[in-house]
Amino acid sequence: MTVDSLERGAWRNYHSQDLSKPLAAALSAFVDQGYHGTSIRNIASRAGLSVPGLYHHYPSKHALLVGLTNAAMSELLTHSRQALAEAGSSPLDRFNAVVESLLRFHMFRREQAFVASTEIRSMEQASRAVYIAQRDEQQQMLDHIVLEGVEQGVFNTLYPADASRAVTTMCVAVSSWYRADGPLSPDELVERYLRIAQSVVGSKERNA
Amino acid sequence: MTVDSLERGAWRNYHSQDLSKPLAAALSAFVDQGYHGTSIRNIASRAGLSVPGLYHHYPSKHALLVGLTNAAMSELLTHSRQALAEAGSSPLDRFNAVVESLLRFHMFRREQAFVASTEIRSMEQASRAVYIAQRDEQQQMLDHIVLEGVEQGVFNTLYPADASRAVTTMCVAVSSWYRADGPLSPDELVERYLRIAQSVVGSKERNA
Amino acid sequence: MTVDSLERGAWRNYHSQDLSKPLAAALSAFVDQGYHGTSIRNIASRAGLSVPGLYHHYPSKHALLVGLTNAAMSELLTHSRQALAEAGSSPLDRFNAVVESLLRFHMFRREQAFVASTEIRSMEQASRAVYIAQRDEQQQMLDHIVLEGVEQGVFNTLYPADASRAVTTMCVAVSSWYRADGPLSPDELVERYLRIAQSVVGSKERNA
Amino acid sequence: MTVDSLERGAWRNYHSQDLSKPLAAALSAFVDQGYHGTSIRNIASRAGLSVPGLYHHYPSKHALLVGLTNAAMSELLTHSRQALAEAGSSPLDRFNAVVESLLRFHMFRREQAFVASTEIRSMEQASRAVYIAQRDEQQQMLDHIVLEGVEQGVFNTLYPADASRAVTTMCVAVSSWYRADGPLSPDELVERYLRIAQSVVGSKERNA
DNA sequence: TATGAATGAGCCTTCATTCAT
DNA sequence: TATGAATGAAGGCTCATTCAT
Repeated sequence: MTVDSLERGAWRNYHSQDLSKPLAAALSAFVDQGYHGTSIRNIASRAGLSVPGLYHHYPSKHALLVGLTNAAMSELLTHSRQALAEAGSSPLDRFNAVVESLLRFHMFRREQAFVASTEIRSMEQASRAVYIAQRDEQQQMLDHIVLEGVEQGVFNTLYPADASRAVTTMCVAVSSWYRADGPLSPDELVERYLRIAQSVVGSKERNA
Repeated sequence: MTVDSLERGAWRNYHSQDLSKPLAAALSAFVDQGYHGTSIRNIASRAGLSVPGLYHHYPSKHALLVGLTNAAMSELLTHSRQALAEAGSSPLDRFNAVVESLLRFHMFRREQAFVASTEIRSMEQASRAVYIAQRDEQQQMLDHIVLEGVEQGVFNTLYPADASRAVTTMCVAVSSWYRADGPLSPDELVERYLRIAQSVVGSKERNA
Repeated sequence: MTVDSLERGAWRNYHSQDLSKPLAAALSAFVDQGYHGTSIRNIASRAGLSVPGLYHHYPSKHALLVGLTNAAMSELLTHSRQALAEAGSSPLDRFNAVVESLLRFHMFRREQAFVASTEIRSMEQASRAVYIAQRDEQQQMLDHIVLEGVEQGVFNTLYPADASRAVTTMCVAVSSWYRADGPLSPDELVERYLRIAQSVVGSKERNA
Repeated sequence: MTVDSLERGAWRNYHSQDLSKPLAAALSAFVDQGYHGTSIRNIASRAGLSVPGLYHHYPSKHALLVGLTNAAMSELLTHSRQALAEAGSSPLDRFNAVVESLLRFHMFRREQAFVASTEIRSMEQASRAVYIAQRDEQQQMLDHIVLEGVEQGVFNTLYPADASRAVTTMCVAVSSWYRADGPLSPDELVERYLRIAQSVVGSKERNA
């Protein structure tokens, strides 16, 4: 899981779900019915377990939600940090790296991303705080780069914070409509959205 | 409620909530806890009613959700149509009108907008279909204008549909972070986001 | 309603229901769904009244049940007493009179008879006592005649009480299967069942 | 449960109730208060269970009613078929066998019989259909025998179907008044009612 | 581990009834 | 009389969770 152990460009790949059976079951249930709309029995049945069998692995329904969102946010941050580490030093390169990372995460982990953002309110204080901190770290990563770009004169926008947030929300929203079996391949989507994101921050150059 | 009866620019105004007590109670409860996380007892208590008292006005919890989302979407569409009706004939004017309408709705009706988009999955087939149809109509309103702009050469983007969706999702996301008591006045936000939206579709001119 | 006011043979006739709207509504509802299975709202709606409108006429759901059973039992006893008063003095004539009265009541007032016998347990102590007393009076009317017949040697049975009860239950059961639009006219049914009843008590003569 | 496995005359015995705790609780509650007058909480408490404990065994209140009536009707039919199988070939022997079986069932299973016949209207279509089919089979068993007897000249009645139904209803009614601790032993009641039943069908011979 | 059985608390909804208008 | 609005209590049922086996 550490950054160094990964080969170059690995942050672009999301191997096909390594979730445990209970987590995978909870994920699909939460997507379909929401946290409060899902019963522990439903999760157990999706996981092919008895109810006490499920409790053997996770101590509560809440723990499943936390497990899910933690795994998702760690993955996002790990990938984003690696993308940044491997990017060139110019603000545009760094901007592209983070935006692409955001986009790929919300395409390949759309369900986790959706559940995490939808069910923050269902999380207990402590876990919610952790989640929000991670989300903010991700946002600030982009904020800094945009500011940098504006200072260096390669980006041009009067309101860098607003532009940065607009870019983020656009990327996050991808998880609400993107389908792997739809007309757009991941690479195509990345190309189109990078262009759009660059225009939002008023990038002088426009290439991915 | 008809378009003609409203004075010029009325679509910019959202009078302070005219929701019935039960609807207002349901709204705040759903925002805080989600549809499935909210009990009918909680709604009744927020509304200052007994449980059967609440049922006297609305036949079910689901009816409250439907009442809420229907009211919201009707309001959005009414305002958007009026904005369009009063706008100039140029694609930019029309684009600005619809985007501003979207923004104001998601600032002034942020809770309804949030609940509607979050709880689609909690709605029964029939009501969900109605909601989705209204949402699609709103999206297509913008799609057509962007296409028009590109054809007339006043917008410049290779992927008009993607750009249009990116703009919409940006505006919709406003409901997830905007606060009336925050640093940005509605007019300021409109100005900034119009600029951003125009850059997304590659508008040659850039004034609101 | 007094016996004397009726013309000869009037006990054979049951004029078409003189129930008040609320009572008629309660009757059909109780037949369909039982007392506890019927809501006061359902009765009001069948009666074409609002709920408080219904309460204006009857103070409670229970009062409707009592009104129904009282009316039924009074009618049965009145008719049976008149039948007896008009009958000849021989045990067979008297037996025939009471049995025919029972049969006609359970054909023409089958719903009331059904509800009364089905919902005794749903009645409060006091009303139940009244009902049971009336039912017992009716049973004893027949018991005495059968005993009399046995003593006079015109009936022949070792167990007069059992025979009498068997006859009564047979007649009562008519209310559970007889249909006015079925293949048997009231007169036909009376003829057939009188024959059967006479055989149960071992009557020497066998004519109606 | 198969006919062959039982020793001769076993159809006369009804071992003391083998109902599960929930079923026994439901039975006594339905007898006392009727189906709709009985709450699931009341059944649970009679069964010495918590409400969810009860639901662990039966999925609904309705399932308890169905379980009860199915068990009763199966028992009745099994016993009646065996009685018939062991009876002599003469119509009178066969008539006596079925009537005695009916009588014993309605004495020893009076509560089930009572609930089944009282709560047909509380059963859902499907279960009701099953019940009615079983009830009809039992009735037809007797109808055929009576017809046979009339054809062979050992019974004498102008209306065999009416006589058969009268006999059945008499026997069924036993469940509404018979008490195990009353003055009549089962054998005595059987003897008396067989005599009565035979007189209803005009049997020439009169011994059990 | 896995399971059958259990439960206190709570769910949405409906009950019979009342009362101001 | 009739109605709209209201309510305490109770309805059937399901919840997350536990525990003996």
